[in-house]
Amino acid sequence: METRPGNNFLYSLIADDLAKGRVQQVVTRFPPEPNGYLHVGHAKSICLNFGLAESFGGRCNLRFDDTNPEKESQEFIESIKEDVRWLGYQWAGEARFASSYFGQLYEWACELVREGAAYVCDLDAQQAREYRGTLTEPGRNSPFRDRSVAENLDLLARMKDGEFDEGSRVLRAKIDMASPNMNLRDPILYRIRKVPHHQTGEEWVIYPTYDFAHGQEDAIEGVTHSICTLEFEDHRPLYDWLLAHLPVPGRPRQYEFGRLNLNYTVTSKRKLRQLVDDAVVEGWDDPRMPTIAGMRRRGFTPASIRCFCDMIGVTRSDGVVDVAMLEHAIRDDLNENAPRGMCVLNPLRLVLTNVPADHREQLVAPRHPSREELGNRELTFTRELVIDADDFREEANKKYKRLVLGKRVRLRNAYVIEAHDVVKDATGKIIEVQARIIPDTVGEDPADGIKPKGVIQWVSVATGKRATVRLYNRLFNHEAPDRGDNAFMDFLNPESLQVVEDAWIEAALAEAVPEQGFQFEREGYFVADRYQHTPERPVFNRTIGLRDTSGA
RNA sequence: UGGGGUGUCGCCAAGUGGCAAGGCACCGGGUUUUGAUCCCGGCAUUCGCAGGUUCGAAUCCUGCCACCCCAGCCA
Repeated sequence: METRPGNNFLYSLIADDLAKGRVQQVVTRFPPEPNGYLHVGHAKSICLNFGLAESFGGRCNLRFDDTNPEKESQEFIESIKEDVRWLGYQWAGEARFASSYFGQLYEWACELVREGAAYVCDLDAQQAREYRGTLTEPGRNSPFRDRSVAENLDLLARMKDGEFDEGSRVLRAKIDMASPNMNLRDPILYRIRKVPHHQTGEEWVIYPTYDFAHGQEDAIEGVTHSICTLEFEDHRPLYDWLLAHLPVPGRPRQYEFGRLNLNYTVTSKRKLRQLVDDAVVEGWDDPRMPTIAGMRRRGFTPASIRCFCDMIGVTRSDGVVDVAMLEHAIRDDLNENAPRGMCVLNPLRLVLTNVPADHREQLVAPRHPSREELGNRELTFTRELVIDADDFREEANKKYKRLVLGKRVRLRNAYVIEAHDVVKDATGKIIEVQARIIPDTVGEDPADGIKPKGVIQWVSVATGKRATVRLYNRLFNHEAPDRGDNAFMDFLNPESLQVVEDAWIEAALAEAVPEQGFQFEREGYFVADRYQHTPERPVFNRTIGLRDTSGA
């Protein structure tokens, strides 16, 4: 699958910067906070940032924006690195950390104080909120706004030394409490947090805010195009203000694009975390999760995710992408590349009465219907088989293209058969179908000219294997589960997972390697579970069903 | 009733004054040993609305409307 360089407004803008000589080499960065697993929305940002750097022969850094130690952890750092690599991207040099710049950031904070552009404020959170004003009313100056440079320097140093309690003091930029842009009403630059940091340990008790860190980090790394989502647009004046007031080594520019919204999906770290914490799913990498790790386990491929990101485009409008596009991307990849196999999910015994009990016939079937280079596989044909219970009816109308009593059907890659009897149990349930094979119909139509109505999959009871197959459906049955605060928990799909413990699979499928994807013909695309699949106890996850235009 | 954004087919999205790309979805028809794939065809006289400028407007101007974001010591 080809992923062409996205032709979006950022691409054009960078091309223009290069053409006009405003930048020599493009440097972007993907800056996740390690406080959760990456999700499909991050994939869009990753494809954008790494893709843009790639397109222009530049580089893209991976930088952990770890300025809030309370919510972050090493586990998330590892998962993020793994996910980015899995998607097929390589960051420039080592991964960076905002925390490795804490020393420089602190120096710059002192610099701002010396310039008279920042001050230590003793208002508590509640008071600060009152002083900030509202959207329609200007704020009021903090009573601590006019402290001397010497006093501010002293107080800031003592904040750093741990002399003050959490929440008792903050460092703020001195900008404009009457600004219509709330971000300019003397924003907080540093706050006291007496918690150990996963990278710096006990070294710091004050931590820079996102606003004080981000632009400066970009400058330190030589980032030329700092790409973020729309909600940061109001922060850009502050981003620029800080860079203008500090002796930074670079002049990055911030650009914003619309974040990804997907229907039937929740993409907020907070909500995903709740699904994990409330054990609604089995973890961040549960195949129902829209996390990169979850999609991976579900059977999505890196190529399909990149293709999807390419398909949805990058703009400044905020829309909701139909999850059908994501489904199309993975079907498209797997249809082209996944080997075929046969699996019977809801087994019904089929006895071929004109086939001897000890009959063993090796049949050859292509691994892929249109890609000969993928070779063939062997199937063993025997007297007793299983077919799907849904593929047999005692009687049916013309629309039904499967096996009907007294009628013919083709067994995929094998013979045409004709059903002549059914066996039922005491309750009237069909427990066995008896049929005859029509001789000489492997690869041939029946000599009498009576063609079968359809084609169904089968597995030999003698050589087939049993498998656990997990059938996944969307996690939410509401188009916009994200609406409202916690409403999303009310829209959980009770049928998001159905486990079939004793499905039958053709023998070769048991030998699949974990994470290998297949098309189980007439059923859908499945992947050998990354962690649990073994040849002895095969486990497959359904990635996505086949498109079904039967109208039924 | 402050500020910042966005409005082109059901959804995503090209288009930047010259006569509305493409993808997804959907609907027809063909091929088919997967009701899959593939192929062919259909799918916006109209670009949030109303005025204006122009030979000509989705593109320029004016006004209006709708929706999103901002009042964390989160990012």
